Amino acid sequence: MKEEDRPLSDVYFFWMERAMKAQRKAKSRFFKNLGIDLTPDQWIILKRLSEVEGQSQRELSESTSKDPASLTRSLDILEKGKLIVRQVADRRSFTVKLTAEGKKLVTRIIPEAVKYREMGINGVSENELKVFKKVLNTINKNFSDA
Amino acid sequence: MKEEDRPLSDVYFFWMERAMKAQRKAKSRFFKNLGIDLTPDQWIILKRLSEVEGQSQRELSESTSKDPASLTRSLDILEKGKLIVRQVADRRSFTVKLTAEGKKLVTRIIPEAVKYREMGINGVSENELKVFKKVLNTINKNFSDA
DNA sequence: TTTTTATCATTGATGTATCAATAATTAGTA
DNA sequence: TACTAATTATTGATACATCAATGATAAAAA
Repeated sequence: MKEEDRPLSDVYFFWMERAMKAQRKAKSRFFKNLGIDLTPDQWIILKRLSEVEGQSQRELSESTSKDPASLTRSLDILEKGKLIVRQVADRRSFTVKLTAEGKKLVTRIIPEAVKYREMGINGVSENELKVFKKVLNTINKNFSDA
Repeated sequence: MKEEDRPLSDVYFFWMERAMKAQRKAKSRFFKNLGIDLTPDQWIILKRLSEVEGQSQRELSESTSKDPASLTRSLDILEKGKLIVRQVADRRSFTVKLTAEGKKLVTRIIPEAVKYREMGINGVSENELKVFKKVLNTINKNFSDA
């Protein structure tokens, strides 16, 4: 890779930005069409909670790549919607769990989410996906160390 | 690709999400370290304006993949900072241009941005980058058509 | 055990994303 | 030409991202 200036349209950041936006937008519509009042970010949180029950907010923040501040606000919304609960762990931290209602919702969404995910990578080969993952991980590491 | 549920950590959305966040965070710090009061999103706009002088907000919105509403607000900030100007085109649209100060800033940033961009893909081969781009474009198209 | 340090969650401030609605104006049609 | 339809930019509402600062508490060190 030679170092030179490139137009926006030639820069990998921008390809990522564009794909992410298309993805998020489609996912929003997708939930709306299902009649589910949930944002893509809220879904990430619920999904993670369904994988590991009972995490502290800090753990949840790390495993979802969400800032603690953001997470606090999203959890407020989900708690108001009775999809999650915060249980006191020690006197400065909480354990977050799905409610029965939250679990039911996740169960309902998962098969749809799977179809949706497949749709996104339609036309991408197994090997390309592998390279894709590798590059994303490299980028992530390069910038995390920075 | 078989259709099955996967943990968050195994899903390509999430890899993208994580890499994007690391990238944006690093870029923020990068501007801060240079003593430049600019967000990554504002930089995208300035960069694009430096490539094509005099675009309507609609054109700029498309070429930067930014929602018109978002763009309006970002331009307000950039205009207040005297980095861009809005010139009346017809009676409902504007032509957006960099000011002299804006141009100077872009010129100053570009070489740094190039280095920074290279840093992000350090360790990624030319071919991997090509696959990366292809996959991102596929994802983008799959979701845009949705 | 007392003091210092680190951690956890929250809040405030600012910027961006998205959707919906609006005002003004231009373009297309009857 | 008069009318309808489409376009442009804006604003409002809600949610998320990020940084900085805070209060409370737990953990580590003296």
